[in-house]
Amino acid sequence: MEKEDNFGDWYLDIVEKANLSDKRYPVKGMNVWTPYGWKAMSNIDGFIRKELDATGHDEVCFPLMIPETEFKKEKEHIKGFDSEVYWVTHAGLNELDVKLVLRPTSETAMYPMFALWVRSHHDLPLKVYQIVNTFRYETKQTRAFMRVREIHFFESHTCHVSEEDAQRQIAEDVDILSKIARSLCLPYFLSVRTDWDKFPGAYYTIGIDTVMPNGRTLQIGSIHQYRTNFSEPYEITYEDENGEHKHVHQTTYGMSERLLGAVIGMHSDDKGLIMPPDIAPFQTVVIPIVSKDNRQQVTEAARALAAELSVCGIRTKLDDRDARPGSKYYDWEIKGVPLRLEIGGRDIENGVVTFARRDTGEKGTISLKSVAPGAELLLSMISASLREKAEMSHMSKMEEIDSPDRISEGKILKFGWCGCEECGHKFEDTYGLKILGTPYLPERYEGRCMICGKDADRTVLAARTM
RNA sequence: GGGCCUAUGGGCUAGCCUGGUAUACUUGUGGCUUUGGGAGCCAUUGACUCCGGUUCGAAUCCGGAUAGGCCCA
Repeated sequence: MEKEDNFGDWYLDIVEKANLSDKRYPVKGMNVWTPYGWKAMSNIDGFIRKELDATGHDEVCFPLMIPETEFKKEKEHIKGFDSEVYWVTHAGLNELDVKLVLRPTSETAMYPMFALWVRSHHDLPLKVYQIVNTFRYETKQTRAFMRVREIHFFESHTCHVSEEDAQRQIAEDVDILSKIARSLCLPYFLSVRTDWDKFPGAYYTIGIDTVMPNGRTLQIGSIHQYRTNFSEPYEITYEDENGEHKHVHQTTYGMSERLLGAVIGMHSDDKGLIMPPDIAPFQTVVIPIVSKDNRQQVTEAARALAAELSVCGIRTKLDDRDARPGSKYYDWEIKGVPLRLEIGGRDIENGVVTFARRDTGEKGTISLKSVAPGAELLLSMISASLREKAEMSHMSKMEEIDSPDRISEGKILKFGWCGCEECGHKFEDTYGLKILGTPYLPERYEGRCMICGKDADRTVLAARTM
């Protein structure tokens, strides 16, 4: 299966061959995380935890089920999610008086509790997050990690004394994103979603999108400014220094297993996955090359090598199966292990190990004496090279245009827009592209709306989406 | 929401029209041999989605259920 020709089929093919997820579970859109896939996801979660803990967020875990009465408190929110939630209507043989919804996201689970937790300005800011599964009844075609009905999801929720403080939180979120994306070697861009496309209940939404090699964008996360839209119906108030009671200002930040889908789609090739070293379940695989005469010597050397790498903090797999080396090479190439180390009689004689890079195929040797630093260096070179390659692919897909005649397939387009909803819908319907929003960092623009020709003071981004 | 299609070992698949012993490859298991890019030989486990109907006899024909896929709104 070839990535260039048929991205969709290629993606499904390598996800299956690398055994990241088992889609044979008999509920559509609910796949089983296999050990290998779950390790990769857990490593991504690890980066999220690290960055959030470092910025003063506390991890929590709220119940999965939300009573209908709480779920329906914020009107826009319920309108946005009504058609895609799962309901629990029975418990045992009894019909429930108050139906329960499986969280599609946790605002309505958390905010009644926030109302109890927050009393004084001393309690603010409140910054919590959780990494849990959420449920959305997707009607479009499902696809492992990219569109599923049970979603492995990260969400942070914050409460602040003022809109300014909430804005500072959003700036912090953007900064956290840049660090996580660096580990994943994943380029992205931010746009402020249009009013008709923002999160139900939000004051505004920042979409985080990345571009797949087929030129379609994939939303990998979002950041929302709620102002007091939720704190009003949920009555989350605090008493300020002057004894006045005020509503808190809130933000949320969410990302999901799509991060893994994006990483796979971005870096992998026709031979299989290429895991960025930071999230690879195994960063190196050690393959002993034994022969009849030196079996014991080589096996011991391989074991010692793997142990040394592990001690030095490199996630290492020793593949000592009784199989031919070539077949092991193919196996680990499919699974995307970034660095392969071979050790055989020849290497031992020369005091080296032979390495092969998964990303470039380059082969060489490292001295056995400094094998851990040597492997570290190669891993960081692999990260840098993946990052650079992805960045270039990303850049090459950005295009600024001034007329619909210039629309080309597989590009992220930027053009002048008057800002009205009518023009937005007209554009989407005519060209089958989605308006992603205005660039997050405001740009000075003086020109005309590409759709209606009126004066425009902003640009907008549009693309085909996955 | 409307329509179309599919369901056979772990995976992929032949057989279905024209009813009678279910095919190949792959994987798995055991053994011998082998190991610097998918080794070979021998032995072996393993399947007709479910319920009902027609029939002497159903993977095959008919009806329904379930699950999955595709197209249109």
